[in-house]
Amino acid sequence: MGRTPCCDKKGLKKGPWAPEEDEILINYIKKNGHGSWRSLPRLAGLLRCGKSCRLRWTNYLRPDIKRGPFTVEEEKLVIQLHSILGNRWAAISAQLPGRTDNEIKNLWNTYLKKRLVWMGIDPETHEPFTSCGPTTKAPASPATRHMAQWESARLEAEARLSRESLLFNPHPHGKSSESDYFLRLWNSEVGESFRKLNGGQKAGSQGSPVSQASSSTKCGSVSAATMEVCLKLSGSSTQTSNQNNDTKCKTSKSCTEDGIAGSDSSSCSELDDAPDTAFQLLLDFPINDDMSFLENFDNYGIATSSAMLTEICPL
DNA sequence: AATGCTCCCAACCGCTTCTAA
DNA sequence: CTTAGAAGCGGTTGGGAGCAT
Repeated sequence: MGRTPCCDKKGLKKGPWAPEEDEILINYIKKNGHGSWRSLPRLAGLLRCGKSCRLRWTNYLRPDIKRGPFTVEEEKLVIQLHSILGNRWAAISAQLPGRTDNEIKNLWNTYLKKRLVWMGIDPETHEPFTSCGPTTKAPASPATRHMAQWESARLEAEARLSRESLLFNPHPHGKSSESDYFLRLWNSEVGESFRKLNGGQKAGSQGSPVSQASSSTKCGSVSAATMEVCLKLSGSSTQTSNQNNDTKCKTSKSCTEDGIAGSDSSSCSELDDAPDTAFQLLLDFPINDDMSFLENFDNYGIATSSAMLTEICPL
């Protein structure tokens, strides 16, 4: 099989794209679609490899890309999704319309990760650092036990929904991300009906994408409850009642207004008083074994969820 | 003004996954 | 079933901008 020598050809340009190149690429794709990326540069008259063209298009030139700083809501969502999906940036970006995986990856590596560390939370596990070090974990935390519950529920859901799953369009390239699939499934009417079907059961045993993640890559500690809240949020444009919600906060340098501290920001003294536990609550909501609190959120109303999220995570 | 340092982000690299023959 | 080609993905890097000294 081996790697194809896509960019090894001599005479192909590398490095930053010139505006003229962008224009050529945009015009070509507008006219013809990208078709085969490999043949695109030749057909469009670009001295680039197909891979480079694809990257440039998907990460920068695509018209539906939302430029500009991430909102607080988006940042929250990234953190939540990362706790579930790990470094699966494509799956995460699928939940943030207009954001690319590269952008989210950069945000995580340059800002969010540091912020979590700063708050005493291990960005890998999304659990608080312990005195024994960041990697020390309790052998069987409540969260872990919940994961097992979710996993069994997921298997049940998979069997139940296997037929309905065909309703979803396969991934363009057939490379359907499993997690993405579950996220979509969970957000769909199918997921809705599944939740209703299991309404009589303990909320904690409902199928959730979180369990899928646990089975695939890493076992995040985020609860299904918070996942649910965030997924609902992601599906709406509901604004939370954060006082400075409009404040765009991308880099640590611009985060002083709403009290979000950055890695190199020493001016966020307000956050010194901010309860880290509140943030932790967001990341690991069901601390006890009983998830019956979920039942309080009939239909998981957006307003309720937003209020709840704001309350537990006043970022 | 010059220099060094840090941060950000666009782009690249190489591996994995999927499809079609 | 096997294999080659193509695309997607995540990790990493390098250069530029901004800030501090």
